Amino acid sequence: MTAVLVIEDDDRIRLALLLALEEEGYTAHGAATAEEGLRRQRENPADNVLVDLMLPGLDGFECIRQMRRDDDVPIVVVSARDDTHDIVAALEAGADDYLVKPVAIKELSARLRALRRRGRALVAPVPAQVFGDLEISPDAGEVRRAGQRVAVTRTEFRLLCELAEHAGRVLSRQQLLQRVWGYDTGDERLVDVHVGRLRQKIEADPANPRHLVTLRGLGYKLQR
Amino acid sequence: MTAVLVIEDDDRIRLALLLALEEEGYTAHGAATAEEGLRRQRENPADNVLVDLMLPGLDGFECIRQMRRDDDVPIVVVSARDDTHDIVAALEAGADDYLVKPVAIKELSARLRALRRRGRALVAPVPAQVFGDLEISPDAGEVRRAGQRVAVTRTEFRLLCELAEHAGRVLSRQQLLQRVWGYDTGDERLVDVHVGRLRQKIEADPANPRHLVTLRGLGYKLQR
DNA sequence: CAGTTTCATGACAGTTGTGTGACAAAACCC
DNA sequence: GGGTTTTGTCACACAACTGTCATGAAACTG
Repeated sequence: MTAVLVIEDDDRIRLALLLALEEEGYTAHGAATAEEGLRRQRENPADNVLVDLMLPGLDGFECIRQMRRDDDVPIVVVSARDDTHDIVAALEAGADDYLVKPVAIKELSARLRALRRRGRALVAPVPAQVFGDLEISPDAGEVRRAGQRVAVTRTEFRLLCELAEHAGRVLSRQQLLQRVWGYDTGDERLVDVHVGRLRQKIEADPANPRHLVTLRGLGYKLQR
Repeated sequence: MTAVLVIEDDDRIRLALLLALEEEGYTAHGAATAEEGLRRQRENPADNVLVDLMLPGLDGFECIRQMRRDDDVPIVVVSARDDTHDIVAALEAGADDYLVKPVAIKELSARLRALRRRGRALVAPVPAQVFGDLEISPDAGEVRRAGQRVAVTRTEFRLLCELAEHAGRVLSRQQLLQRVWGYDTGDERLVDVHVGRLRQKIEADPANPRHLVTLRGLGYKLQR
């Protein structure tokens, strides 16, 4: 069952969307403010999020940015404004699609389906991975070395998870920038720096890494 | 550099899109028919595909379906018709987004970026190739001889992969220069040097190579 | 068998790739 | 709002790699 969270302050529109979505076979929940939406999504993550741009308090753009910080859920903007500037800004903020009200429920449903189809390839359920004395639990957000909990930052964690998900496989700096940072383009040295910092934390001897190894000219990989 | 393929039969619109995309920093190519588009994408895959729905011959829907059979590239429909039924059908066929003409180039660019951010799955894993006691796994960026890991440089690795990909067939120095170095012209001796270095690493007796053999006057080949 | 072409290899200098510490801006947390 | 953590940029140093060249060996050719 696919769960959708609708963040929209107008009660009538929110209820109409919720009803229509349930009609289409989704489980739908609503939130009237960005803050409530963020909290709900943190506590009980939905598979898709619909968000209005005009919200009281925290606006839609900010809501998207904050949610994107630690959630990769597909976000669709549903706004009354059909304005290129808004569309671009929303997508820049991290939204995946932008629909103009009033929305045809069939179209919305088809777009949600398209987003999930594309998203699925990425999301590989990884319960917990073990690399020798290194242990990574993506769900718990924890990294352990020799049973001891290691504090890593969010970026380091995402980088590590990305490498772990494709364990044994080389990932180029470009691929990592794309998948961890979402950059299309950017300074590849950024990856080096974060790999370096990660090594300080997870390798017994950071100068001679056993797990997070460099393949000169190719990229990095995580091995057992 | 991000490459975009535009499949659109109207010359004026196609050219306008191509120009606008290049202005935005993309490399853009055009195709006037679905058939030409499919061929181009097969031979020289772009990172994004834009397709019109009204095409002579094979229509856009069919074009999308066929492309989806063996390509996961993000596909965006650019159509004159703003009709829920068309939108749903296009997304069902495998498109990832649907824009109504006339499109704002900034919006198009932002949507392409959002699609790429969502990311493509890594290409399917390539199984390791085995040549007797020699083992090459492109994914892991590793070469093994008799189970033992051998350190090879990037150029050597590419050269080896290229030879492995056409195992048993002779590749001329020109072909290797072209495929490994991307040189159209250059000193063929360069290949000799790298083949020599590679032999030192992967052959039990480098003076009498068993796998990476010379075919005098023709080139080199990799055999089992 | 002498001459010619083709190939292997060692040395070397210039280039490139990577690790790292310092630093400033941004985000975060009371 | 002030202090702390995290993030991204930069510059430098060092190690690894690349391409060129010279030399000699090996394989063809007539």
